[in-house]
Amino acid sequence: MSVNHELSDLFARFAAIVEIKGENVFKAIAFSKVSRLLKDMTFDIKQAALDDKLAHIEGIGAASQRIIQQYINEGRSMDYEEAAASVPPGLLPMLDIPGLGPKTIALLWKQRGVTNIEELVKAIDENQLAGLKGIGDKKIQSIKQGIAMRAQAAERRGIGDALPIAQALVARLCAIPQVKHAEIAGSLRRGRETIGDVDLICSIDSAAAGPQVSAAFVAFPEVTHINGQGATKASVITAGGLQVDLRMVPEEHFGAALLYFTGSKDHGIKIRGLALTKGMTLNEWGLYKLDDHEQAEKKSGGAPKLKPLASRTEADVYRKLGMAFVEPEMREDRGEVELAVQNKLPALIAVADYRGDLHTHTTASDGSNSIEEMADAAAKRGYLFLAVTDHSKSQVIANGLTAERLLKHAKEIRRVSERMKGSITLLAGCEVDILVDGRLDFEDGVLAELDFVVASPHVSPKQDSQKATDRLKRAIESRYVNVIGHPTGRLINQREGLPLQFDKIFAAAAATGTALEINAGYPRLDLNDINARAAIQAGVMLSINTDAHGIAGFDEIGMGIQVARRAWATKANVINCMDLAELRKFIARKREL
DNA sequence: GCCGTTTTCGGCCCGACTGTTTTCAGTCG
Repeated sequence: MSVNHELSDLFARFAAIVEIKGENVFKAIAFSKVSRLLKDMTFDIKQAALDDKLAHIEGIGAASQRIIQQYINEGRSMDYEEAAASVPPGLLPMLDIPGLGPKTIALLWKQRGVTNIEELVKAIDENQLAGLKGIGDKKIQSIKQGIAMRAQAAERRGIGDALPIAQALVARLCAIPQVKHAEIAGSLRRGRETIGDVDLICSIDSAAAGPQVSAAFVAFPEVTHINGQGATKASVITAGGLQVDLRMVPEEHFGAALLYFTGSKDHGIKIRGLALTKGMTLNEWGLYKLDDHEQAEKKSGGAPKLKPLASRTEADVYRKLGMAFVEPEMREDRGEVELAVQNKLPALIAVADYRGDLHTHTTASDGSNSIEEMADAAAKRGYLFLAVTDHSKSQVIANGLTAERLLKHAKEIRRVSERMKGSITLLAGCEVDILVDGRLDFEDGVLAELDFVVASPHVSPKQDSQKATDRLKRAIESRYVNVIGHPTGRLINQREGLPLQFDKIFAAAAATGTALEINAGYPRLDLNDINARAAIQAGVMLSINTDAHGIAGFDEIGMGIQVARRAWATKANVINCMDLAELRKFIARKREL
């Protein structure tokens, strides 16, 4: 684990300790934020500390800098250890139990001596919690249930697993008569690769329809447990253990609700803070004039009896806030709010900008469709070009091509391309294996016969950092390699991937004119959003490809584009958005090196 | 703990739902 991640975990634990001890809540919030910053950071915190740059990072103040500095120098933090010594370590995991928060945990500890989950279970079973202030029978039952659901709740689902479930629920919601329309919100809408729960927003005929829609929702056949249910929101657990939260609002508040529940939390806090500086307040019902809102009658469970300045669409709200519309994928508080205020947001790449797939397979190796079928399907999608890149000889299990078969295959690809002239251009290519030491699976003489080369690591996914970095660098330096396919080899929720030193990889790729892939196939999505953004900042071109093994695979391009959007990519950053002449120039330039 | 075109001190985003209470605290997102 990198120092960034070690420190991220340390700050997360520190925040939990502060919460349980009931110290200043803002201290806990500040440490949580530092934890998140460290987790998403694209640079090495150790290097930043050596370069004396810690003070420049927004959100990391004097106290956190001291902790980081000491941890880097001595491998420990006295501040943290002192705090940790004052709280039984077994209390921290209790925060993961749904329905159980820091206040109750502290109460259980101080009043009943509970110091870990096992003791909590025992205390419940032996009826030791009776008589605690604020803890009744129902509360005890909900804690018991929370313990049982903890393991499932803690696990984040991959976007590829959660999206179909969410889409099915949206379709069901739309079939309810009182529902006007429904949309996915939350981290799923922002395109995060894993999600903690599904957030759905629907608009209803009138506020009065809320309870009916809520009742219909919790009665869906997928629902196995109801967390809560009211006139404007409901929360359930579905068969797969996935939590789904639904908000219901009248149509005129839909945009504000969608904005609020798309998040991220940090983006929301930033723009609500911005609203305050402009004498307005923003909540899930709309953007309001602050004075009016403070005077208006306060009641829970419905829209304020007050005309909002904006609420019908997200665009309305952003406009009234004096900022440009922020695409959902950018709403992570990574500088997008500041840019939106100055109207300087990048124009993110869209599916419509995409001109062709550069990493695909056919029946020649392990694909399920022929060259013609793939070309046909690509042409029907409006693609201008398609690179056919079947596996190389080391991939025996995938029916990898020998040099001889590859060259014959290339001829066939060109023949089909000729036949389809005017509709689509095929590039005769190969996905050549990057061997353990960075050599390629074919000699230069063979690769020189091809139009396009993707080089990918398949074997040895657990190499150490130095070897893995040298391995990819060597492949990048080959004049015939145009794209490094799925550079880390990670699989979401299954495999970590190569521990690359990204700064070195990016520098080599930028210097040689080699594109790095965002593999759009789930569960690869590799490079991920964070690394892709760092690659762009280092001047690297990206290539987004489906790695389709059949015509249905082309459909996965959407998820790849979404990763690129999360990386703030514009079409100028992606070689798949070039026209054919530009792409050929991109290839030719490297061969001249 | 963090931050500053009102502030180096005094704020820090906001509301719904539950359960335990008779007006609110805790939790969640």
